[in-house]
Amino acid sequence: MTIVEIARMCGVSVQTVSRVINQRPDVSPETRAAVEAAIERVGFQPSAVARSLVQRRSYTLGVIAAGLRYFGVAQTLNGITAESEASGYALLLKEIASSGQVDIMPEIALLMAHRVEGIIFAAPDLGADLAEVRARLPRASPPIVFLKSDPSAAFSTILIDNHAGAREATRHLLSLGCRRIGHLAGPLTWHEARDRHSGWLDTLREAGQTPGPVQVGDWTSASGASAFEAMLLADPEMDGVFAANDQMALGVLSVANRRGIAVPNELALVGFDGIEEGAQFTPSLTTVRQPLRELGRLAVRELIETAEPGPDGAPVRALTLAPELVIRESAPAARADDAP
Amino acid sequence: MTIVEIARMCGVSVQTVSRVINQRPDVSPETRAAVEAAIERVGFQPSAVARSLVQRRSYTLGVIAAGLRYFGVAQTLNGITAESEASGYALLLKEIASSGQVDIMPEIALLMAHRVEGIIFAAPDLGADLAEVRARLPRASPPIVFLKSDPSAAFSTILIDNHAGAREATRHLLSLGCRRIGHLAGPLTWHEARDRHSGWLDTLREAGQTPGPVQVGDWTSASGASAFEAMLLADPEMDGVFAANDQMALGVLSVANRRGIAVPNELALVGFDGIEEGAQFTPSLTTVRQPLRELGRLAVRELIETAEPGPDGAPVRALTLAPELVIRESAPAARADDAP
DNA sequence: TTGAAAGCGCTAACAT
DNA sequence: ATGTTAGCGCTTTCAA
Repeated sequence: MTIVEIARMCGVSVQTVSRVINQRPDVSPETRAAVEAAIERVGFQPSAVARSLVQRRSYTLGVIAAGLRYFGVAQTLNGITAESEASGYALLLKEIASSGQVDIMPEIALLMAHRVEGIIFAAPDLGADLAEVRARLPRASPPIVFLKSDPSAAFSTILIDNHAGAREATRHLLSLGCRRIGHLAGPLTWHEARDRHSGWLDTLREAGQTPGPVQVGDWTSASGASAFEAMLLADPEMDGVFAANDQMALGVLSVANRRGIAVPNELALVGFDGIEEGAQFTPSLTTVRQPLRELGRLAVRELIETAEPGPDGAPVRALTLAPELVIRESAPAARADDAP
Repeated sequence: MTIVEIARMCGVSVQTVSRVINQRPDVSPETRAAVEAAIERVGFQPSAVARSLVQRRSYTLGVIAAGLRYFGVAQTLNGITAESEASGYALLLKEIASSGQVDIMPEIALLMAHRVEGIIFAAPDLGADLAEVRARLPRASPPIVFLKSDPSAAFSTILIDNHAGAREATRHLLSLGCRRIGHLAGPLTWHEARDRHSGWLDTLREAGQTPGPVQVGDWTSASGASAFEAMLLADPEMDGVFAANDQMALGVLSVANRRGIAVPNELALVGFDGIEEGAQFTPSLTTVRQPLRELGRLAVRELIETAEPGPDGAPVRALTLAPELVIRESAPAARADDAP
C-alpha cells in the first residue's frame, strides 16, 4: 500500500495525496476529505523511511546508554523518551556494556547509518576512553551530547554538579557535629565517583578536619555493605559516612542495623541519587537528589535545537544542573540528642 | 557522501561498490581493496534508510514500554537490547504513560511508519484495554509480542507465571507455620497483580486457612508502608505477609522496624521481583525472582523468527517462564525459634 | 567479474 | 487547487 495506490483510488495525483498527508493548506476540502477517507479505509501509513530518504531528515535521535538496570540511567532515559515524544522525534536505542573498554565506534556507526539527527551519550564517563572517543569520531557525525561528562569545546555536555552535591552532603554531616567522616566511593574510573570523592575531601580540608576512611564500592548495595565493614575496621571512631550512591548507603544501613550501630546517633549517613525507596529505609535515608529526568529532557532539547537551529544557531553548550539535599532520618536537620 | 561518489573515486560502477559493502563474493580482490580503502578514507556510512526502502526490510524492532523507571521494565529492556544487538537489529523505543487509558494506536502507527519488523509490547496489561488494542490493530501491522499478558490465538505472548510464583511464596509462609497471612497487592488493574493475588488466595484456601487482610498499593515502597499499617489495623494477629513486589515489601519492613515488630519471628515476609537491593534490607528479603532479562531476550527471538521464518514458519506461541523463590532472612527456611 | 537500467515510496520544484 | 518531473541512496534485475 503506497501513496500511488491511494492516488489511484481517489483519481488524483500522488502529489495531492502527499499534500493531504502533510497537512498542506492548498487542497480543496472535498479532495482532502476524499483522500483522508481512502487513507483511513485501507489503513495506509506513509513510509517514514521513504520520507527520510527524500527529505534527508529522519526525525530520529540515537541514544547510547549503559547500565539500564540502574536507577540513574533508567530515570534519565525516562526523561529522554518524554521529551522526544513531545517533540515528535523517534528514538533509536543502543545499550553497551557498562564496564570495560568497550569500543563504541560500531554503535555510532550504526546510528549514523540510520541517519539519526543527534546522539545522546548516556554511558558513564570512564575518562581517557571518552577523550579518545571524541577524538576518533567520524567527521560527518551528527551532534552529540555527552551526559555527565567533562565539558569540551567541541561537544555539548550536560552534567550534574557532583562536586557541589558532595560538598552539601559533607557540610550537612559537619553541621551535625560529625568529627570523623568517611566516604564510600564509587569506582574511581567514573567521573561521578571522582567528583563526589573530591567534593567530600575538599569540604573536610576546608573545615580543617582529618578525612575519615575511604573505601571503593561498585555501586551495588552488597559492595556498600562490605566496604563499610572495612571502613569500620579502619576507623572505629567514625561517626559519619557519605556514600556515593543510595544503593551503597543501603549496604551501610544493613551492616549498621545488624551490628547495633545507631543511625543517626552514633553514625550519620548521607547517600546520593535520590531513589524513591530511600524514604522507606530503616532509618530513612538522607541523600542528594539528582535531577535525572531533567538531564534527559535537556539532552533532547539540546539536540533538537541543533537539528532545527533557531535564530542563534546551534551553540555548543556546557550545562550544569544542581542536585538537591533531601534531609531524612539518617542525617536529620538536628541530632535527636541535640534536641531540647 | 554516497555510494556514487565512492564509485567515482574508484573508477568503478555503483553496483561494484554495493557489492563490496554487502560482502558479496563476486568482486576481484584488488577492486574490493580499492573500494574498501576509499570507504575507509572518507568515512563513508551506507544509508540504512535507502537500504530499508529498496529492500523493504528495516532490520528494526519497535518496543512500547511503560514505567522505565521501574526495576522490572528496565530489566526487561536490558534483555531486549542485548538480544537485538546480538541479532543485528536496531531498536526503536516508545515509552507510554504507565497508567490511565492511554491510546497506544498512535505509537503503533509511528512504529509502523518506520516499517519496524516486529513490536514488543512491554507495558502493563490493564485487561480490557489490551483486548481492545488487539481488536483495533491495523490489519497490516507487523508481528507483535505481548509481554506479561493473557495468551491469545492471534498474538504471541510471553509471560511469567505469577500465579505459580505467588503460590510458592504463600506455601513457604505456610511451611513456616504462619496462621494468618495477609497480602499486599499491586493495583488490581494489572494482570500481574491479579495473578499474584489469586495465587495467594488459592493456596490459602487449599490449605484450609482463612485469608488474612488484603490491601492494595501502587507498587511504591511508600504505598507499601501505608498499606501495611492498614493491614495491621485490620488484623493485629497477622503473622505473615506476601507482598506483590519488593518495593512494597520494603515499606512493610520499614513500618515493622519502626514498630518493633520482629521479622521474621513475629511476622514473616516474602516479596516479589528479586531486586538486587533486597539482600541488604534489614532483614534481608525473601522474594520471588522473575526471569526478566530472559523475558526480553525471548521476545526479540520470537519476533526475529517471525521476520525470518525458519523451516517451521512463524508460529504464534504462548511461552511461560517460571519464577524462582529466593530464601533470605525475612522468611527463612526455618524460623529461628524452630531451630535446635 | 563488472556495469546499466529500473525502481523502492516519497517530496521538492516547478509547472498549469 | 492540482499535476508532472526529477531524484533521494541504495539494491535488484538483467546483460555483457
